[in-house]
Amino acid sequence: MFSNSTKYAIKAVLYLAVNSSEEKKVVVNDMAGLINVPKAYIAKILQELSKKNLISSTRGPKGGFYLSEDNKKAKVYDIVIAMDEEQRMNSCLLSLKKCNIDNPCSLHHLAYNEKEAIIRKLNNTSLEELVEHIKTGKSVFPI
Amino acid sequence: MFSNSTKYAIKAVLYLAVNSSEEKKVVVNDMAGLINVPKAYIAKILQELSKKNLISSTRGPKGGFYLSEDNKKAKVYDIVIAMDEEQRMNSCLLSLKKCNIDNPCSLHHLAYNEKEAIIRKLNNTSLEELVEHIKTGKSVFPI
DNA sequence: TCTTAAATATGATTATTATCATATTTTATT
DNA sequence: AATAAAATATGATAATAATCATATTTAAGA
Repeated sequence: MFSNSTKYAIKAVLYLAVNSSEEKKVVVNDMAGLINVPKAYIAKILQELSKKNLISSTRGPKGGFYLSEDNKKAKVYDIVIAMDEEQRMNSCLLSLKKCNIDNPCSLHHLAYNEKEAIIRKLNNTSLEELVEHIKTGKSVFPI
Repeated sequence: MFSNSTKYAIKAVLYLAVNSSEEKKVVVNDMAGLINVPKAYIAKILQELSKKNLISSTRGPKGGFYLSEDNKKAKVYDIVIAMDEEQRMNSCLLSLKKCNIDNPCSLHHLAYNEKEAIIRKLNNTSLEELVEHIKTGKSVFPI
């Protein structure tokens, strides 16, 4: 459903959400191993997220990546969109240009409501909330 | 959600379901234009589907592709699986090896039920039924 | 101010997916 | 039997996604 880049981005951001703060930055060299993603690859993704202000960073010694309080309020869907998955998530299962309830493709009624529901939930759930779930044992940090 | 190959396969099979029979075969040269998929590409996909007995064919003059009555009873999900999308459909959103309700990844509860519902419907809907929907105007043939 | 540890920018390589091309085999028709 | 029209088998090319590598910039601390 998601590309590797998007999965890695979500994992990385979640890792930061759980383990970082402005006082406790995380260095890409450490993170790669901890979330089990190739170092050079995750580095590139982190830079992308940073440029889009979804994560925070400072350079130089004692630098690293972290989530500001503001960053933690972002929704999961913000990360998905940042990684350019809007099309994949939102488009018709059979790539009909204008697929909607008035002009539904043959698979529309098999998936539309469910896909909408997923998007709605991704868009209603903040990183903070996911952290809460992890901390209370309702879900597991994905390695 | 689906790869291009899978989308094309579904479109092609649907086209045959609506427009072909053992007495009325369709030739790849015609079909390509009719469903708006590159000829050489759809040819390859049809051969794949044929080898897996999801569509029928005969060679030589007056030959072509068609769906037997049996072929028409296949489920949409059979086509999806034939195109090797099992992984993409069934795997965890974050690629957790063992993601389930007892060990749920952080996005599990945001998508699991919906994804299951889609798979269930794809697996409960036959090509015949989709044809019926098209013929009664409940859905539109996807070009 | 020099050194060093970090992110950033940029681009190269590899793998996968999508697309194209063509020689071979089968079969109906003449 | 010969011809021609179809699928089949196979492989080549192109585009995109995934992965790797490295030079540059920034900032802390000696």
